Amino acid sequence: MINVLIAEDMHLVRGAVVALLSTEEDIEVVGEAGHGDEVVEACLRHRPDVALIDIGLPGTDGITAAGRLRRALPGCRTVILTGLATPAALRRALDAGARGFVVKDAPAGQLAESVRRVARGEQVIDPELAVAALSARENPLTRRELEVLKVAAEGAPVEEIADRLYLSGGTVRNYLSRILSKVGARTRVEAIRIARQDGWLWPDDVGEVGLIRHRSRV
Amino acid sequence: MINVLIAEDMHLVRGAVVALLSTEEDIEVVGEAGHGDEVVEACLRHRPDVALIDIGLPGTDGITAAGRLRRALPGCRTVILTGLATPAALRRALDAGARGFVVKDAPAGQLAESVRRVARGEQVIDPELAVAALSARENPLTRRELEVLKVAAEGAPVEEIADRLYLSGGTVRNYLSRILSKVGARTRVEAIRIARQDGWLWPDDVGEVGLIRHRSRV
DNA sequence: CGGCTATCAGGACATTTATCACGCGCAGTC
DNA sequence: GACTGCGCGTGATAAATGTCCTGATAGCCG
Repeated sequence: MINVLIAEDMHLVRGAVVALLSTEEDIEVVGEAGHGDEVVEACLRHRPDVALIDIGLPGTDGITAAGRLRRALPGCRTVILTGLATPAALRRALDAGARGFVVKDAPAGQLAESVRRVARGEQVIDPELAVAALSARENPLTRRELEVLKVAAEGAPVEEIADRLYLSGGTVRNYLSRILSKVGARTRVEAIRIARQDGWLWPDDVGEVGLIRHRSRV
Repeated sequence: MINVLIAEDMHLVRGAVVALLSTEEDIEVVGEAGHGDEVVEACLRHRPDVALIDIGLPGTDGITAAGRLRRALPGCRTVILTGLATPAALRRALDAGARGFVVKDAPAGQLAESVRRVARGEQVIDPELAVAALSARENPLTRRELEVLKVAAEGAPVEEIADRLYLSGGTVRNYLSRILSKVGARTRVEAIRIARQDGWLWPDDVGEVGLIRHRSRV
């Protein structure tokens, strides 16, 4: 029997995935988490063989959570679940020690099979994505450039970016100029679009404000 | 027995939702669709009582598909499923004739209940979302302004926007200026962010072109 | 050590954006 | 018929943005 923990923020999807895996004889869902910060704690409590972690968890994102889980509970293998599969995300997932990377667009039956294989110690990666990851260009941006772009992506004008990152306006302009030429964009918004599309820019806090996030506070 | 058709592009989620609903005694999943263009056809073939349609289908988006379905098969009731719930999306869904609007973040058990209620002829709307929709500000942008913003969101500079929409550069600049003041943004990227966040600018055709609206003149 | 890159900064300059004023035509609507 | 909102346009002006160049420090690697 393989014990599985599922970390996915959208209740409906989580419940559905639980229902899906519950139809398998050899898999049992022993725990759930709906927030990135709960993952490690939940795994320590339920001791699953495999943790299925959505990449877009609120709070600590799924990949960061996977990294922490690996350090806290090395025996627990993790599979990253993602809706939008970019080579950059795959790379980050593998770097964080994930053993599996499953795209939500994969055939439903594949999930259980992936869980089994990861539980057996194998590594499971969507072959198409693996190929794409090889031919994809690396993120050409430095850490600092990414920080600048991230703030710019929130809509801040140069001076505000400078203030928030403790830089001078000139420096920010230089960074932005370099970013544009590196990613091959003609415009700031194009640069942001490209970076997002290629998975370089983490929607860390992009939609953060998001009006309606159902949660039991109130 | 309630016959349900599920339209959701991500196979894994679709399979999971099927599994979830299959555990209900009185509900049977009679058909599936993974693309917006297949929805009407699939419903004509399987004649479900309720169609569960994801908002973000590829091809024809879920809401448009719901509208077409309503015209093609008025007896079939539709429930819109969405991950990110904005008042604007709710409004569009209701305008398209949807009878239910379920957020993927809702408790898993609620889906079956929503399906039952819609099948019974009731209308099902997340109460929190309904409240939010009342207090949310209307989209202040005109259709044309939205078109301009949509092209701008792809990263095109003013002149390209003008070319693609058959406008003069000056007009585009005026539009963008008005857009900024209407949405209360300091920057073009901020305006885009706000519009996306409030659901006014949906990624209809994010990568696609979809331009050309001929005017009577020219 | 010398070469390389990342980070940071300032200045000069061209271009693009954003704002504002003003105009015209058309479709509703009161 | 006057009023209003929308679409579309021009032109002027100010501000922000993007480019290019120079220069500094610090760390890493062969």
